[in-house]
Amino acid sequence: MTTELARQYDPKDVQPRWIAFWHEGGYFDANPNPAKKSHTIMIPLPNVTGALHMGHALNGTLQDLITRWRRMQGYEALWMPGTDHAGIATQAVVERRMLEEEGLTRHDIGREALVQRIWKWKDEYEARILNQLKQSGASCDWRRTRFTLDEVCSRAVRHTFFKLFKDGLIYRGKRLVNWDTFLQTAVADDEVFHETVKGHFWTFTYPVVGTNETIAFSTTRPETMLGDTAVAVHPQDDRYRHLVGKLVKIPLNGREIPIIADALLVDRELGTGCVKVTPAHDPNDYACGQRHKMGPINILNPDGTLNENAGRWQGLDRYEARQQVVAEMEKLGHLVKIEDRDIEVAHSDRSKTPVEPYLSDQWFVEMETLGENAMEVVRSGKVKFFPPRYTKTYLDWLGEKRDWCISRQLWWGHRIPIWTADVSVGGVESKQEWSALRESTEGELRGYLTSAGVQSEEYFVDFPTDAQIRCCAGTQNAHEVLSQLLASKQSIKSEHVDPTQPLPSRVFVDPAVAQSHEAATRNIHNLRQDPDVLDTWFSSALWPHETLGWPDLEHNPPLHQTAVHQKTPPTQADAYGVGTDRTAVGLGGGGNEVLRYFYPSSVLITSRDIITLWVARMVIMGLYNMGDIPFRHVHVHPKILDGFGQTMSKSKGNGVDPLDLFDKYGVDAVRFTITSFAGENQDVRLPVGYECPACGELIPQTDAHQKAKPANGVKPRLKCAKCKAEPQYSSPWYEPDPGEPVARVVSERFEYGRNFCNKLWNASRFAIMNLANYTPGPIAESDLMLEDRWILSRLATTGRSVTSLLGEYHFDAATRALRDFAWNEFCDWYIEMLKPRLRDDERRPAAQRMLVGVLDTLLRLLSPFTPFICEELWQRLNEIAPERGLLAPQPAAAACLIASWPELPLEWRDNSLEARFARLQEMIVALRNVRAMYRIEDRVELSLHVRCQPDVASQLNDVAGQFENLAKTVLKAAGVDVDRPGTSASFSLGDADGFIPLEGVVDREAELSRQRKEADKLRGFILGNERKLANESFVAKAPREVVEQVREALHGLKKQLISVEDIIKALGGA
RNA sequence: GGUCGCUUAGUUCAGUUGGUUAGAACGCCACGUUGACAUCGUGGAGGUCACUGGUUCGAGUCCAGUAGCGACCA
Repeated sequence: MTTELARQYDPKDVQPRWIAFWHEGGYFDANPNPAKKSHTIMIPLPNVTGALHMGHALNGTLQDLITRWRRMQGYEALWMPGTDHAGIATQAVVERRMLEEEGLTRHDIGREALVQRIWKWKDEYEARILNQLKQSGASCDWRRTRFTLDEVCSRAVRHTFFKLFKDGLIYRGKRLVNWDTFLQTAVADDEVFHETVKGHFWTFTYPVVGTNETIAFSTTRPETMLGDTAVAVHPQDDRYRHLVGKLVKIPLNGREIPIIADALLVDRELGTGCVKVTPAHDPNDYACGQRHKMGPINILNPDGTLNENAGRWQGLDRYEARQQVVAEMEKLGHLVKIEDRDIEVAHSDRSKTPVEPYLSDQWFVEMETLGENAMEVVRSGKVKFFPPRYTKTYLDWLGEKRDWCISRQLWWGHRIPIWTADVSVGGVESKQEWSALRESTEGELRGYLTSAGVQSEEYFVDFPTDAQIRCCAGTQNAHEVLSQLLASKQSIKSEHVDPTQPLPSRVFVDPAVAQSHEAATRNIHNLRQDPDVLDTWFSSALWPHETLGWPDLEHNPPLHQTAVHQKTPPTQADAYGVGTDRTAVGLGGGGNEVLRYFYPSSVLITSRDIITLWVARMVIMGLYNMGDIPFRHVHVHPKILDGFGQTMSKSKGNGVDPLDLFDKYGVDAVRFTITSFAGENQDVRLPVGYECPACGELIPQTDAHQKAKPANGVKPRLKCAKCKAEPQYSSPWYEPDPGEPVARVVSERFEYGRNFCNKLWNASRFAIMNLANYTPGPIAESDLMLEDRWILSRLATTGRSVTSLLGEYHFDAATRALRDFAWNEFCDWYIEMLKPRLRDDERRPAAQRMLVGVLDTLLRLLSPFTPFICEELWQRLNEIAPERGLLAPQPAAAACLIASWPELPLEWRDNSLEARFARLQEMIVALRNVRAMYRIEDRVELSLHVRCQPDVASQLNDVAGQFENLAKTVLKAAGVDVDRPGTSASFSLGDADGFIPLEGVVDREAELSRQRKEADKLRGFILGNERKLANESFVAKAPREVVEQVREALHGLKKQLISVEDIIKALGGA
């Protein structure tokens, strides 16, 4: 006998129990299983930079929903969890904190120490993130959790880089970066802020070679004239058309450069309509240089002084040089004018100094073929976007085929596995000599690596220049041997190297190495590993296959051994040797079944801002490494904004913490609510408020709250309208005082989900209270009452529609369908109609079986949405009704999350029965309406007389009891001959007129006005339809069935109007 | 600058292939608490579907333009 349920649903009581139960049961684990189809979702790996926010909560909820749904449908459903190292963001956050708290920069502590600190940060946040996910009920296979810098992922990254390098798809090239001359590092675009500074706008002229003409242009950075490679005019500009193709001379250094026509760079309305082009020092000019095949001239040193290309200004700081250059141009008579101007200057967020566009060497992946392949699989529909409009974003971006810059000047990330050394020795001059030197160098390096146990397939050697040899390591083994070579060289550097010795003998004379490998290293010196790391997206691009163990095709990926209790023994994880790369050998028997079984994944669920950065790159790398797409579907869900349409963030103070919401409303409530947001729309507004710490009242957040800063040492406060408390609140602008109660940010919207859960809880509570002495058994056709057939019809419709809506990722509609069914149909009508039967000994058994059967199905349908409450209720039902079902009982599944997804018979659907039921509902509503209108208390019983056709009358008599039950009304008479009793309230439906005798209660005037209003409404409808039919074009051109529909509607409306007019007459109205 | 979207009730959003005078939730108003649920029930009020044109027998829905907002890419 089960205990009675609490009067209210208490999520905090329920959640921890089922989290533990699911984990211990191993229900989230997925293993290759030939008897089932696989379903795979790869989590869009959250950054370890910070904790999860609302966007993650929505993203995770949808993935969990789909995973749980597919699991119930019988798929072997894998949801792969993991986190991303997020290079720049994580390093920046750790560096910033270190600077704030200890006053240290990364240069103070060095590379190793910084990386150590970041690992510590990562461990902390990874644990926090995974815990947040677990709290949300995420049914990930936690044994498979990956991190982009772990051994498995690192190996995939190395292997991929190596493969691309060997295939000639990776090259070294120049690229303009934001250069911080103070810290001497490149900074990412998002680490740059713009500030307006007072500057000048200089106009100069250049003389046109071979003419008396000059051409005028303006600039804010005159020193860059030293790096000009052209001046550009608009091709349609008549002022300059005759000059295009001629040369101008830069007066400062006498260099002659061409006048070119470029419609993209030049705005002829602006200034003189002519611009100088400095490809090395301006992004637009750089693009122009590329278009016109001009090599850039770099005039800057990394520290912001001018280099040898600046001629006599070499060595000057750029600002000093600027003044001198202007003075020189003025002296030469080429300065036209100087204007004062406010200029937007990009500053580095890190040093607060102006950044310079700076040309630097970077690694690129060539996108021509890779991009084309990735476009093709989307064009052909192998990969599909939901909603489809995002296809265009993807194709447009890939269509640009811009090469992918994959190097980053950071310390946190996958180090680029390239070693370079110089091979130059004095006196080598001829091509033949270089070639011979290269050959012997290569031979020696190969010999060294071979003797150290590195196979030739594990590395790749090439010569970027005559004087350099480069080696790309494809395996951990090659990586280690090269590192040792590097280390051995360094360790003996000071002791054994004599810089006066000729080069060949200067290197690698460590006795230990020298003995066996002296020859091998003779020609190689200044060996260094590339200092840069790879773009974070390079490793996340491999996520869908690296997490499954690629490139190891012989062993399943290793599992974490932390899982408490496993359903099935771990696969061959233990045989996996960390640090040993295995080359792809093709998918054969045995081998990496996990990869073979779960790849490609089924759907990627993500947000739109990374369609280009991430989605496109996963397709590229999946095709390149696996020869197959990484996922079949891409679902792009909306983004959550605050009440003012702004993206939520901690720095704006409008971010809502999912854990706060879980705490306040319960996990299921939050899940259900955010799921109801997720349709095909691209944004959802979520107005937020502060929760008064004193009374719990919600204080809506205003713009002023978001922006309020402490003034005169006084921190801003809220004012609670209810309890008059004035609490401090969560804000980016101040830290609340210690001990002060703080108003946290929440959102009232989530009451939607909370109320729903409570409703479901109480409906189940009612059911369980009424299941005493329940006996399982088939429900006979003859036992099915109108309401039973109706609820089965509605249930079948709802279930099928939820299934198809989920298949199209219409989560909002699916949520609505379930809520409407559960609340408006199951609770409001079905349970109410069942109550008399549950009190009746004879009719109770069938009613109980129906009730528990419908509830069982409903719980299964809701389980992916609100897993905790469903599991709790399922287990309660298992105690009292372990065998149940529609229409024949079966043993219930041991847990709701693995119960089968309902596939409901089409035959249950019955439109004509639903129509009959709707008429009953209308009558009940009309009766309640009359009762409300005349303020008649429930305990006063009403009588009802219905004038209608005999078939309707007979149907009404069949359900007469429900008038009593639902409207406290006795059906006194029904039939064609029913007359309107004396003083009565009335209503008129399509095929029935109802009269309710109200002796002494009826207010004639009120009733008249009510009926007149009804008549007016009907006349409006009638007029609209008559107009349509009077329109010859409509009758002639509209489809026949539409015209027929209108005729029928008109007929019905007219009949109804006649009834109403009769009533009005009877009341003495005109 | 280019691309994609959005604009419907006080608020947040639905609205399938164009077809009665447009729906839901929350909020609001009135009434209601001895048995599933006040996180509730019953009833009600509330909209010139951003604007201007066009296509059509018929437009919230299709097309063009305008305004405002958002995102991504430059």
